[in-house]
Amino acid sequence: MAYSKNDKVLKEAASRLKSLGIRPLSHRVAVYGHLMHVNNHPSVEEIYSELKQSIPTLSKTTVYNVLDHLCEHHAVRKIVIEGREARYDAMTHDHIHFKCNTCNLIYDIEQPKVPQLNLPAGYEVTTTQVYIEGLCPHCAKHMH
Amino acid sequence: MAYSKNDKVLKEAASRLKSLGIRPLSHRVAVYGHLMHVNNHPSVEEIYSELKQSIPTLSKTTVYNVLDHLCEHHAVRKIVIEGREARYDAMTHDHIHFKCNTCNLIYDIEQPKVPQLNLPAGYEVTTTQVYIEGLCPHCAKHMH
DNA sequence: ATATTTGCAAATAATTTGCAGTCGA
DNA sequence: TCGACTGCAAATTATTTGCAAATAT
Repeated sequence: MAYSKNDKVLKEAASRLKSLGIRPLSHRVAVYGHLMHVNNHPSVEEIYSELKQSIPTLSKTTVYNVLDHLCEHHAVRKIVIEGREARYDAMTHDHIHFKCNTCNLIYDIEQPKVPQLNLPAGYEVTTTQVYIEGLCPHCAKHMH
Repeated sequence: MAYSKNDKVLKEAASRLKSLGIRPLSHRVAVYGHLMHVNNHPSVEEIYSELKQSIPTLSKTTVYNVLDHLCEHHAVRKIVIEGREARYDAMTHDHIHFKCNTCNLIYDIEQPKVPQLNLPAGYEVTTTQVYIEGLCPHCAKHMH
């Protein structure tokens, strides 16, 4: 999971950051590239200990700083549905989050799409998040 | 906001707890009654300092214990969309949460209803939460 | 040159835990 | 009586802050 400097992922990450108007500093590129690359929803701790291996000087404060910055500029999304620690998601597109109450994994659901809801007059919607809890197919199967 | 022992709210709370199979101990009734009564989404701290006035022996640990218990038995819902502190909601019915990014208030939206989503085969849904961010009518008006 | 970013250590804040005493059936 | 509940104090955990050094343009 350690990337070489020339990794495609990092180049792609840098270029996306640029197009979002975010200066592609090395730590930002590393964090953002990591989020783009993994499919789970890592916590600060997970991001930190993963990247620490390839960037030994990295501090956790910097991970917090970078994530805050990326959040403010809408490059990543913070999801804090439950539990104590925030999780982060490279916001490539809207999708539903599903948490299995048995295995505790969080799944990304691409279909159906996050619905467009008609709020009462006057409300202006920026983002819509849908969070579903239940039983995932794998755990449901094991119930029998 | 301090209730007398014979308050309707407390009787109603006790009876709802019973029907949910939860023993209506006094602290539970107090916390649950409070959540049913207020329309905002109080944090542990807010619940604690509010109830402390009428129940001077109350400890914050107990508020945590009671809320955990009520959550497990689906009498209340924990919402931790962002920020560090969890907020709690008496789960009388499903509704959408809307957070205004300007005034930071969280609104309950009753209409439209939380949609029923058809997940891929095998997923079993227990609860669906919808969280929308944007601009509330009041703040939108002040933008001009 | 100047504003931004980094990273350590310390501070803060929310929550959890250990445990002894109390309460309810 | 027995298991569930309470509440204090201490521990833990995630996050924030202060500040000095390093970096980017």
